[in-house]
Amino acid sequence: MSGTRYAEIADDLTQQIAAGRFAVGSLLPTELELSARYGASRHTVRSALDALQGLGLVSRRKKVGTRVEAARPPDRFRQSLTSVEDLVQFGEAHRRDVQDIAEVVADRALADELGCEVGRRWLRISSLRWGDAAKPDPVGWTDVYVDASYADLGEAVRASPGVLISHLVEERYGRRVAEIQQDVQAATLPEAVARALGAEPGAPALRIIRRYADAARAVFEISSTLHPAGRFTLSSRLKRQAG
Amino acid sequence: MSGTRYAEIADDLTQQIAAGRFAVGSLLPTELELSARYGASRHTVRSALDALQGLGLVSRRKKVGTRVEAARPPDRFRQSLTSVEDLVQFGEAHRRDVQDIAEVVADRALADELGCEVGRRWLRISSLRWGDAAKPDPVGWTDVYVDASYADLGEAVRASPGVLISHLVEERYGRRVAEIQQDVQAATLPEAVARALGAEPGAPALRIIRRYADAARAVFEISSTLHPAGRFTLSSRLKRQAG
DNA sequence: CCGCTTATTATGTCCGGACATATTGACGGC
DNA sequence: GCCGTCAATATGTCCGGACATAATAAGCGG
Repeated sequence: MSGTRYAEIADDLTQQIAAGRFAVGSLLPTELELSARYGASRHTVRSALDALQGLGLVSRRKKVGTRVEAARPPDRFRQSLTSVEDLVQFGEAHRRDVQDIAEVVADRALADELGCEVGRRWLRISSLRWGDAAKPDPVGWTDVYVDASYADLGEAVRASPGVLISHLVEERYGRRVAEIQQDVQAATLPEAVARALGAEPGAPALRIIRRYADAARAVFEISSTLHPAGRFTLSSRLKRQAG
Repeated sequence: MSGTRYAEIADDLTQQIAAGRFAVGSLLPTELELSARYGASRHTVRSALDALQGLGLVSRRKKVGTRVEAARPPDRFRQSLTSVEDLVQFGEAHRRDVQDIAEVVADRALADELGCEVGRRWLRISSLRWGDAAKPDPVGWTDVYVDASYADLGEAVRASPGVLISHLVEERYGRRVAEIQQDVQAATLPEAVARALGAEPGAPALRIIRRYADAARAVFEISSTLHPAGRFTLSSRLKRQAG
């Protein structure tokens, strides 16, 4: 049970919505009504509704009121498209061909890209990823960054081209992936990567950054993958959560 | 730029932090000092700091103060999409600015892009999408294709810039989204789109194709969005599904 | 100098008020 | 019945005040 009034009100409303007390698509009582009902100031009610809005449960418009948009908070566990297990299958289907293993220190640009502190030390493992054997060109280039103290990981990675690096980290260092934050952006291919991929320097590419975190939310691996345009599609399926 | 005091203060602080006026790791002036400095109430200053905290620029602790954690926001238009409901909020946050409404017949190229039959008739609604009003450039360009028989949808779309088109389709024609198939690829900006976006023709872009299907899996809407590099990040979170 | 206690400080919670803004509904006129 | 105008309504912005809480700094004693 939360200690603040607004969190208690938010929890109560969340439970009532989940229980169907307020149907999806319907309006909640107004702020003033909730204020009277809970014996709290309008300010406190607004803080509670801010929280519900942040959870995606409600939307709010002037004069209209606060509308229920979902019966439950988005269930992050329910991404039907891409999950950790999907990534395992991707790893098995796209063979890794290690090109370089080096210890690097994050300068400003790398820190920006990875979302880490300048000066952070990483072991970087650079690989080509191959897709269909019938295709002459690799599907992408991946730089994986793990803690510099995992210095002996390199040989294991070379020896297991079909196994996710995070899986190897788990086996050797006991860090288990609980969650991966994935960011997708448009980018261009740097010259060295383009050359390795048989593509033009500066050509358009999909950049996928993935941060691998354990159950304590500590990030222990970051990967940055570039797929040249035309060689890869990231597919996913979004489902409606409430009836 | 922005119409509200707290957004102006937040923008000003964001710029000062980015300019190095407050170093990463250092403390901002206290809420009371900022209140005096900007001639605003502490409440308004707190709203501004809430926004900075939401951007990941600052952290705040009692007695300690407000500490700068990053010099620049992560890509501002980071979008977390795991469900249809997330798309609803995206639609509300990114105003649509309709540029063109036309009836089109899919030639080979369009059929390939949309995954439909050559010759299929569509009503195409072309729009700019805007993010933060403080930014001079739109975040992306969207072409939405709906059945050509929905000819009167156009005016409703123009009149409701914050509402998803699929929601308008549901209201008017009773087709309800059950699932969205999303494909993400690297692409380049065609000349006309680049011009409208204030970008270079041929510049790298993220292309997101979404197919909106009802409960019977019938696709009733397809959208194709282009986001120029540097203006948008598509985020998602992958969870482990099994124990 | 070090450790402990207490006062001070900066953010967090919560109250209340007033006005602005967007939207809907009611009403009147044609 | 339809359209236009205006009033009412519900959220959004912003002011101010008071007290709570967490954390640091200051002061004192050994």
